[in-house]
Amino acid sequence: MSKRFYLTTAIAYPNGRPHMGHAYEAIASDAVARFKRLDGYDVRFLTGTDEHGLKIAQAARAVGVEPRAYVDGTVQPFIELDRQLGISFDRFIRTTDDDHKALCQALWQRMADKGDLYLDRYEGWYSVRDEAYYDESELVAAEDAQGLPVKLSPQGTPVEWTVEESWFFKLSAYAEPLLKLYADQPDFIQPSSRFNEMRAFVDGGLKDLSMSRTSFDWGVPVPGSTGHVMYVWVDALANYLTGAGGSDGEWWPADLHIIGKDVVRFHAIYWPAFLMSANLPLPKIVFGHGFVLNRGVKMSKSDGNVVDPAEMATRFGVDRLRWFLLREVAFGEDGSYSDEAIIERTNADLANGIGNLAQRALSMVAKNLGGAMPGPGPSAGADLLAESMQTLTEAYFAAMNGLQLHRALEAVMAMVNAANGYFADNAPWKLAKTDVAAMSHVLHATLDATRRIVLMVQPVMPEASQRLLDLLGVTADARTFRELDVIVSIGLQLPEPQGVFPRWAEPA
RNA sequence: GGCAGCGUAGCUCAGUUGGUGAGAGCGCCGGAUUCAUAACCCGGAGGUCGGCAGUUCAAAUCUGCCCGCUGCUACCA
Repeated sequence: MSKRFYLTTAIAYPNGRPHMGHAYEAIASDAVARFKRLDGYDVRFLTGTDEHGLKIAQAARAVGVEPRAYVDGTVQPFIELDRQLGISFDRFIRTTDDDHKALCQALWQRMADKGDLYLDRYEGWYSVRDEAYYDESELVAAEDAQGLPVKLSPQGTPVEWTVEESWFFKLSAYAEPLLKLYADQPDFIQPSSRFNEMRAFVDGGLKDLSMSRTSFDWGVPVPGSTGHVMYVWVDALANYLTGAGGSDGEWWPADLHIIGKDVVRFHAIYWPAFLMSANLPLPKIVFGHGFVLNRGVKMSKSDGNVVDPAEMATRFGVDRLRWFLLREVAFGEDGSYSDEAIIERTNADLANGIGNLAQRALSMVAKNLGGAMPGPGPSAGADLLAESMQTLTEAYFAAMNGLQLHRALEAVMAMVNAANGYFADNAPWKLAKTDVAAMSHVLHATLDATRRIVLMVQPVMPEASQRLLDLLGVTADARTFRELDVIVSIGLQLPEPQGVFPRWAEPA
């Protein structure tokens, strides 16, 4: 029985082009997926798009096409971005997929069978122009032509108190079970700051949830209830089940849902409540990551600071971008990016750090040993280096398993520093003139440390890692974490060394 | 308004249950070196640990108040 790991990203809403937030979430999730695969897990990695809902319908109507045709077009840039970024998803799910529709209806039926769904009236402030309900708190006060106070939607459109028939879910009945879940499983919601917020929210009592709409039809039809389509979040959250192979799918429950901090409530409250209602197992962990901001400022089209992640990846390179986002931003916290920050960070870590370490040792092997991989032997500080590598490797695994991605990379950089220090202390370039055997021992130890470092960096920089491992003589079948202690064959002819991480020089 | 959290070197941040002289990375300065991608290695510069007042033999670490910031939530309307 092999170890299994099922993780998901949130599904993106394709009513525009993908932005940096999508890239960030995809990259972080991909790093986790790749880490688990290298660690011997059988991994299922799901990502995709959330294609139903009013906004999509409106956007489609605005350009005069059917919703399905509209999303068939807008989904493409999301898939292309994932491909460009090297996202190793096993399935790109679209909520318009046939199996998903069937799954949603089956899930709905299970909740109905449980007696948790009932028909009632939904009342609220409705904007005809927006075709949307707004919460009281979202309304803004204004004055009409006569100077009388009126309420407007956040978009400034008129709203009126409206009553509509709707299916409701007995969310209120799940406050206690949810609190028990939180108490029993404190790491269900991460980071912990989000956990506290959700517990406080549930602690304050839960209202039943409107689960269907009759004002538009771009959604999954409610079984046996003509005119009703499911509330988009039912449809959206259920994608995780569809991607698992269905309600009884072999991959359910999910081990990890990676989502943005803005949708934590849906995943930490509604979703487990739905699943409890349907008598299905709950996901293990919901992780709400932060936002990456352009120079610390939220992107907006009006400010003209919207950055196209595809363009960014093309300019800097996928691996450089991936490294920056996962190393610089504390996973779970908000972060900031800029050209300067990306260049500085990657020059320091990749060019000066990992790349230079590999290059300085490899070039000595090429020049002094004819490119033949040297074998181990005694050298000053070798034990200390080995000890550091061991300790830091443990720190790396602990951090990765704890979703502290930035901490894991911090540990990796500490390994680079340790290896560079060891190398400098032993000055193999001097030994080359006095004691070639001693020199080769130093080169072996350095290259082996580099090999370990690159193995651990694979989840973050899959492409560059492969090239580096090629240069280090690590065969394709010796690149998982099980081979962490397997040294390269002594005497193996290494390829001509070449820089993998060139230093970024800003064009004048 | 309530709840929670934050405010530590130029920048990003670590700092278990209060106790050796307050730390890391980046940036900066100096030294050393030349294998390497002007990279690496060593050393240094030093910040009232947001402010004030307390508790204590002793507080960045506890208490109260104040200032600033963030998240969640509520309400006035």
